[in-house]
Amino acid sequence: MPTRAIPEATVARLPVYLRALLDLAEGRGESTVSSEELARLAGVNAAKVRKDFSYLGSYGTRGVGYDVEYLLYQITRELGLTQDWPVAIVGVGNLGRALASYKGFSERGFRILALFDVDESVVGRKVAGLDVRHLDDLKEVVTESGISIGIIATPPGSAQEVADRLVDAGVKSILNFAPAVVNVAPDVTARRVDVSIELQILSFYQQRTQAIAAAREANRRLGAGRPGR
Amino acid sequence: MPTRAIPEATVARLPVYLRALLDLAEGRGESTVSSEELARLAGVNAAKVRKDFSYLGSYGTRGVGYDVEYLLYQITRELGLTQDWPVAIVGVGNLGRALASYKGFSERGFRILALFDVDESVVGRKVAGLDVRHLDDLKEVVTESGISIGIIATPPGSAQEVADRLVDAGVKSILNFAPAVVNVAPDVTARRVDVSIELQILSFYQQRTQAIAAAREANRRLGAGRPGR
DNA sequence: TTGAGCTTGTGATCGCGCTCACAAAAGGCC
DNA sequence: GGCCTTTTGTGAGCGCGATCACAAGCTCAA
Repeated sequence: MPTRAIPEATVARLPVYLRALLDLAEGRGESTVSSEELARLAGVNAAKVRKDFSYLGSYGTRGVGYDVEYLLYQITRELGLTQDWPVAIVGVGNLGRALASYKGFSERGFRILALFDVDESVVGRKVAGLDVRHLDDLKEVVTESGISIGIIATPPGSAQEVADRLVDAGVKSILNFAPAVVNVAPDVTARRVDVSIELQILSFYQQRTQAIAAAREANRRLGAGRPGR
Repeated sequence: MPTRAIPEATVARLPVYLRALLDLAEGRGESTVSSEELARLAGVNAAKVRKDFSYLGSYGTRGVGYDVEYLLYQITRELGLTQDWPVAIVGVGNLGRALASYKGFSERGFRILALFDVDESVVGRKVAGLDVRHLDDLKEVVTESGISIGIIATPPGSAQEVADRLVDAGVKSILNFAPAVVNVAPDVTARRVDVSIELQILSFYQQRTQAIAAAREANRRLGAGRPGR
């Protein structure tokens, strides 16, 4: 089967190119774009852009560049965004509510169709125009709404159980916002978005540069104290 | 200068180990943990755990494992989490508010000290116990509060300008939630959290498995129609 | 039609990160 | 004390991803 394999790293960049191309398409009359310009807009280098596109096929014209509309269509198709995806959010706390009312999803074809929680004080309420259902109804609702993507926005302690229930209900794609590791079967794709981890990574690099600056300062003072420079 | 270089990939996993170790430390009396068990908790394999820790130093005991408390301290120190980090959030929309009231930050030593926006209808209001300041006050507030980490939670169109202002104010670490690429000077670390991109990546893999299933189905039907199997 | 000027597409190379496999070391048991 | 079990620490090998550099191919002008 000739499903030419697209490297993971490339897949992760396609949405970035997609956004840059959408900006270009509505921004100006220019109907073609060079790898150089697209690279600048996407924050990568031109060689990477060309190599990435070469995995999709030969969609450019030498000496000219890439046709914006055509490339847009190809990336959209490759990412599976020609169809809408039905999404469920589990956990209607602060974060769950913010996600449920985020406009950006529907613009990109992700339809939030169902919200779940276990807290009796929110089950039955309306949030962002949707009835909050009890987690026990998950399988039923997922099946009848054909939901294919599940978002976990629960406290960390419940994340694994929710993931298990989503998988049991047939969901094959999970986006996990809970600060916890969730293990899923190999035929399920789970990705993690963890804000605290991102901050801790920033902390590492910030601390390192501060430590280097402090060492240099200490060095300078030592050097100044030494006679004869 | 013997700042032994810790690979980026390892740095990104340290927070995951940290969380697993915190769970272990409060969960049970066992004061030691093997790379095998920690690997399971962190969702990676044991060899990677050991190699990662080897960059920090030789903190384990052969035949026994790693001392949980000691390892916790070493990772905390390495990540620069022995101190608190003052954080500012720019953009007090849905997401900005959810982030401002997220408890997980303070638990991990990230103190949200200031909120900024340009919308006159929120500037001056209190959100999560903090006065929302005007973006024009950014430099002043950042300087006097010693803020070192900036979070961008604005619409995409403003992201680059906000990033520029943060950098101008002296911020060296930026976490960008806006669906836009921001370019910063090489001495500034900028990381991106983009929910739509994550969903689009999920879409790619989901679509691919669906396409494969469809192809197999079509194949099956063709095969059934062919005489003699 | 030919040549100049761009820009793509891609083989080649390099480096990083992951995995493997095993020697080294520690503890416990007889 | 010596042997057996367990688990770490790490050298070696490998594969993926990034970058480089250039031939191929397109447009335009004369």
